[in-house]
Amino acid sequence: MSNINDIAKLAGVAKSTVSRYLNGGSVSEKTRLKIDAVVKETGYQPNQFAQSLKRKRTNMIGVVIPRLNSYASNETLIGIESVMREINYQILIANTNLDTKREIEALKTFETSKIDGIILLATIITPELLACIKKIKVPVMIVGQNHPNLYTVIQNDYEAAKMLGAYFKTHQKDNLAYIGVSETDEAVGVNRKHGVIDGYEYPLDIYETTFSLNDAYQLGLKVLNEKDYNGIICATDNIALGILKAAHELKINVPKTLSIAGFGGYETTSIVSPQVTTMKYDYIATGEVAARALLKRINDEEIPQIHVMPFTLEEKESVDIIRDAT
Amino acid sequence: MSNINDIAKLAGVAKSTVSRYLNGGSVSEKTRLKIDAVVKETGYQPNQFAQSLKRKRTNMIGVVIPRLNSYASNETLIGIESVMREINYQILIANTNLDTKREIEALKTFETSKIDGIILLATIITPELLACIKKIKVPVMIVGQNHPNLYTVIQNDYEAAKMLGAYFKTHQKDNLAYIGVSETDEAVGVNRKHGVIDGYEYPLDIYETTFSLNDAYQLGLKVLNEKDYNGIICATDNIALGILKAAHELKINVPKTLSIAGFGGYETTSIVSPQVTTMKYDYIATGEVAARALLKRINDEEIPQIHVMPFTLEEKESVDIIRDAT
DNA sequence: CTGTTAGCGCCTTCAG
DNA sequence: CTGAAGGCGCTAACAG
Repeated sequence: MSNINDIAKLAGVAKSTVSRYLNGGSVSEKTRLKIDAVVKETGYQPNQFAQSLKRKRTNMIGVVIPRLNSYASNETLIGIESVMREINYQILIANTNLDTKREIEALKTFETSKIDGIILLATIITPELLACIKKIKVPVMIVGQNHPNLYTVIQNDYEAAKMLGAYFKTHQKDNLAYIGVSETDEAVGVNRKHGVIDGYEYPLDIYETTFSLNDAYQLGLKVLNEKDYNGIICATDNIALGILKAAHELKINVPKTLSIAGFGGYETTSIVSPQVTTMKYDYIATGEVAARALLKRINDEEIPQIHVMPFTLEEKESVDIIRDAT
Repeated sequence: MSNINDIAKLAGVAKSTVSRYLNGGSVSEKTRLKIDAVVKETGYQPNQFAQSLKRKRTNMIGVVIPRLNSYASNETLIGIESVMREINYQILIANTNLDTKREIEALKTFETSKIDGIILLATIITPELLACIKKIKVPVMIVGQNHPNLYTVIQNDYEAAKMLGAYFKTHQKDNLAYIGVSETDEAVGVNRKHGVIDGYEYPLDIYETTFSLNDAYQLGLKVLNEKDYNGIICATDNIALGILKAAHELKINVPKTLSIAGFGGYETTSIVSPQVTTMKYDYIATGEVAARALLKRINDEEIPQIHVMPFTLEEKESVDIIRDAT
């Protein structure tokens, strides 16, 4: 664990010269080579904390994640990581386990860690969260939810949903149900529902459940027993899987008698079946976009307040891709 | 962004007194209250980098992960996170994307970040990796692979596999195949295979594939076309899913005519079907154990060199749990 | 191009 | 119990 002084002495120069050598300042060829040799010999690495202390820049960002075992979160994280790796940024992670309090805690902890920026994979933007984000001096990017006062990267939920609604209409599904989630979730609960309604245009039945596959399954058993739908659009792939499971149990032929669709493009959906149509979001790209936007904000560059990501429709007929689930 | 000096001045004391206040040194009731007030007012938070610079301790650990979108990795990470959160440790993450070079890079980066310890979710322990681990001064815990010269937390692969082999024998599967992976992977490639062989005791056919669901699927189509097995044990749940998919395609009744088993306890397995028997590992607990062990090593406490995690057999008949896949 | 000199914000002796 | 002084390892003026 040698420090800059050791190197300076061994190379017979002043430590400021070593510092310049390290940071691309002007150093003569001779001394450069001398220092080169010493650095290689000792395997010297500058102490990041001393650096950060001076520079007021840590080359670290924090990512706060609602659930570590979520497909969307994972993919987003992969995108973030790939961008950050290129420029030698480190990533700190905080898992909130869907707990709003922990979300705020995490933000504060990150602030005291003096990281350069934060990416928050959002679920619900509570007033407290908003206040906290405003209060801390660190730039924050929000992923997955929109808000007028924040910088965000979001999925085009409304348009995607509208397209899906229109798709079901085109395919003569004249008896449609939509299974959504609570409106406290702006993106998933509100935008997707309204999109489907507007795209489908005809009246349709609307149910509400949670993000849990099991809850969706229970609801599916009940609903499918009572009514003969020929199409069900679900707010998430996870819900779609629950409904699919219920349909199987009730010996309903999917997709022949009943078409099921979801949102997300989860791997599971395509493994389980080519039976579920899905609005596929590119979460990796989402992460990349968020990361690059954050970097710009860290460098005080202007960025648009909202980034809207594109989507693709993965029809049930065309799905025969198999991807890994490990 | 006030510093210790500001606080000291505002409270009318010396900064060393504030330091003591922060670190639980002896401070009189009077001055304690004074400082308390100022700290609350200013929202002062000590600068972690200045602290780390002095203390030679960063309260951060690094986790290097082969794949961010892997069930096992995610769960392990959750376990690690939960332990570290309790004691206010921060987690740095490096994703290697299964690239051995990046694994070593990550280790070095972590070292220069002066983190307190590293948890490495291992795939293959190459000589270079081993050399690197030995070289860096930071304590490293290896998860998932064993090695005589390292501190490890591993699954009981051999015994689990042996039990699974015995289980198939007991259930009169007299025509068994084992589909494994390359022996370069000690845990999955070697131990599971030998366990199955030893547990089953009778001769059985052995095939090799990769971790890819698609590869397993292709192999499944070929193998199941050629031979009539009534049992197939797969080295991972992912492979089992590929085989299951092939079996479905060939209209083979699972589990009636063909029993399929895997390892891991992936969520997908239980969603897809109650058809696949699986040796379930508790990855969250694994992460917790690794985290606690690392903390002990950071504090120079003695720990056993190997931690072996328990496993449970999840039989196809008893599986009716539904878990979430989001 | 190079060396000297101050800090960055904190902790830690050491006197008092 | 408290304050003064020195230093952790590095960077950034400033002279030379």
